[in-house]
Amino acid sequence: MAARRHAKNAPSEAVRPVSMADLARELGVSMTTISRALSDHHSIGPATKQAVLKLAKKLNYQPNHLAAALRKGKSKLLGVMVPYIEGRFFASVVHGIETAASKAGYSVIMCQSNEDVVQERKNLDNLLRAQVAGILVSVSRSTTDFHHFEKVRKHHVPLVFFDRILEGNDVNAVVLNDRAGAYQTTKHLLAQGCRRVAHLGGPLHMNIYKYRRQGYLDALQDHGIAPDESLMLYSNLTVETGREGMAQLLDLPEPPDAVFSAGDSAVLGALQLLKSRGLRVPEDVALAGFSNEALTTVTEPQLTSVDQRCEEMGQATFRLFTELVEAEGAAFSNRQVVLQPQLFVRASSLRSGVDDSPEISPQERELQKHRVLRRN
Amino acid sequence: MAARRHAKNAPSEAVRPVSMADLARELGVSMTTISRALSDHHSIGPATKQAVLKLAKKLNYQPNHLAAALRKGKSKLLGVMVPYIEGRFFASVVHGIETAASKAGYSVIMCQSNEDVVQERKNLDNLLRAQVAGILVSVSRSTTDFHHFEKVRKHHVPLVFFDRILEGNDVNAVVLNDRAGAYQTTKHLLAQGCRRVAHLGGPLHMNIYKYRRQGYLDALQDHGIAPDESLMLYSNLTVETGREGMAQLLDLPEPPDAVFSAGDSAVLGALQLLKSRGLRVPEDVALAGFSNEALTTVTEPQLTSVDQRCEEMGQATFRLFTELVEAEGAAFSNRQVVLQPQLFVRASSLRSGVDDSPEISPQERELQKHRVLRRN
DNA sequence: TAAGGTTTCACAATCGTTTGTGTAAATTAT
DNA sequence: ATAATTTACACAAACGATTGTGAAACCTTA
Repeated sequence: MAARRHAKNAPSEAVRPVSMADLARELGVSMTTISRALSDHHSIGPATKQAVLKLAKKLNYQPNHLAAALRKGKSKLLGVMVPYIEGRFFASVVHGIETAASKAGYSVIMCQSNEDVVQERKNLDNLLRAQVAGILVSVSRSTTDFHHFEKVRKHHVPLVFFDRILEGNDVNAVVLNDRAGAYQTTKHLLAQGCRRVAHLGGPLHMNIYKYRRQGYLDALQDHGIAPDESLMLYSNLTVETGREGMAQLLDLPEPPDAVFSAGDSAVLGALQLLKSRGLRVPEDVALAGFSNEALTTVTEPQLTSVDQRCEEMGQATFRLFTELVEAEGAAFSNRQVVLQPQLFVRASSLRSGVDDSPEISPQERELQKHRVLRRN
Repeated sequence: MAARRHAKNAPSEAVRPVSMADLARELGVSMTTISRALSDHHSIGPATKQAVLKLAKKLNYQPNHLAAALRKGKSKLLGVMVPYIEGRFFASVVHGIETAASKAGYSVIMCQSNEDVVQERKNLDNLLRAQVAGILVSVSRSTTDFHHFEKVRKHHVPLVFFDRILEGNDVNAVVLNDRAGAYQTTKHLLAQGCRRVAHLGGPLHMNIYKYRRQGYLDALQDHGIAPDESLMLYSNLTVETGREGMAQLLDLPEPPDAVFSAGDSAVLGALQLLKSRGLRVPEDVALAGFSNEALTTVTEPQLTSVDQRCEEMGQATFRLFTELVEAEGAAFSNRQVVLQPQLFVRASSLRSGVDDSPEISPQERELQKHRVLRRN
């Protein structure tokens, strides 16, 4: 008769889950054999393996990841920190990361900084204490220095930034080519016949907004148009600030005939204000945003916007992490993966009725998608 | 001189993080003292405690959660599974959960079932293997039986369902009063003078859609209106099926003068189709949806919808989990927390210009919010 | 048949904590 | 002053897995 795990007279005793020791006892072999059989080690005979597997299934054995991680010094936990999970962009990126991670046997621990650098620090400590195998992070809006990330490096935990990164430091990162997206969008507005293109920008200490502004400026310059400071407004790009910004622009002696916003919420605000003043979009003012949020296809007219390739960013971020893990010793070489954005031209910027956005061949896109730049 | 952790001739050797053993050695005390000092145990003198704390800070000691969890048999990991993370509802609920969990010292492992019961099973196993302290889950659309959740119960891991639950089983759950939300909305449409109110419903094997339909039927009955099967269409409530459903309804001999959709995407589709046919909203057909997605405030006219109190649901779900943990032995008593939805009346259903939606006092809302039903 | 190789498995240490028990010394009570 | 209690700490055994080392048993080859 098989040995029982519990005395019959103590049925209500807290049951411990079945462990390798239980399997070993039942089968009359050592724990070594169990462990190696389960991990398909070559030194275990096929008959023994079968027996172990069968018993494991029968007793519904679940390996304890914690114990394994403790012993091996490597867990299958992956830390992911975003400013916030709500909103299409980060949710999609996290979706991409989680899907890829799950396939590779990792569990993701998700946390939010709520755009607060203090919370960011706390989360980082927590993740380290949880012995994560790596940390994937998009920094908060209030993060301006790198100091707390040094600790991660000190603990030799692979660290990958995505989208919002700290520049000027040697970091691994996956970013969007924000400059190219902005450049293409601005060029599109100009090609539609607009001559005074305004820009609603975000906080310039963040890489993404800096480069979106730069792309805007570059496009103007390529068309021989001098930048006009009065056409460039900076805010946190909410619907409200979009309205205010648009109002301010309309009050200019020479109001713009197009607006390129670094975010979709702001461009929605601009649209609302234009309508409330009885102006037509795109005839009077053409609009274009950034992020390709769901709302862009719901407004009237629908909004032109730049897609940030959220899912790809998630996948690429996880892939970069695995590369770091595999690289092992040389793990901390610093790489950047640059994803190419895609402009979606919609009615809010289509004056001529002709979509002038440049076609990109699928092959070229595939090439661009995972372009890797190496520093050092 | 202080003892060194590494031989000087092996500087490139992989550094292990500092452990309690290191602190003990450095201070010349036992690990017991270190452990108890760090957890503020009464049997450790204040002077010793200070010394330990100081050294810990100095050496940047990070406790190893895995080891502690292994020893204690209880981790500070919380498993959260949703059908998908994208979209306002689940993202907000997860936000609420994560925020509350983080405050209580838990880390959340997030995973997605992608509406697939097979993936759901896999995720469940993974979470168990990760030794989570509890599992919070909203079941996938394709889940129709309870079997794989039995395993969780067998492992004595607290299990809480939210929003989408399996009924007829003894489970802990946090749900929205979908019936009340639907009832209130339908009643509102009737109060606006509508007489033929159609319903776009979801899969009826899911509790949420079943109750939304029930609320719709109850409101009709209370107004002495006999339900008309030809006015009730069921689908997965996408924009596309919303359009198709609306088209089908308009082709009826007696088309409806209002539509209550169990989801916002479908009502958007309906709106698009009505516009394309030159019909006016709400004059010709009034519209109301469910979920209070962001898009509802962007369309023209804005869409009336039922808010699901996502954040509160997240908080309540976590709170129910902690209650189960504290209840310990009697942990598996089955509770249900029912949250009260809130109807947001917008232009798509306002015919009279008068918002007839019932006012709820803040006090009453507070009361309703955390009403707890006990079974058994 | 002896030397060498391969297959199959057990021993025991180890990862970093926690905690029941034991025991001095210091404090208080009788 | 002795007994009883409290304070402050150490010993050592867990938790559940992994893995280097060693050693039988079996097979191969000369």
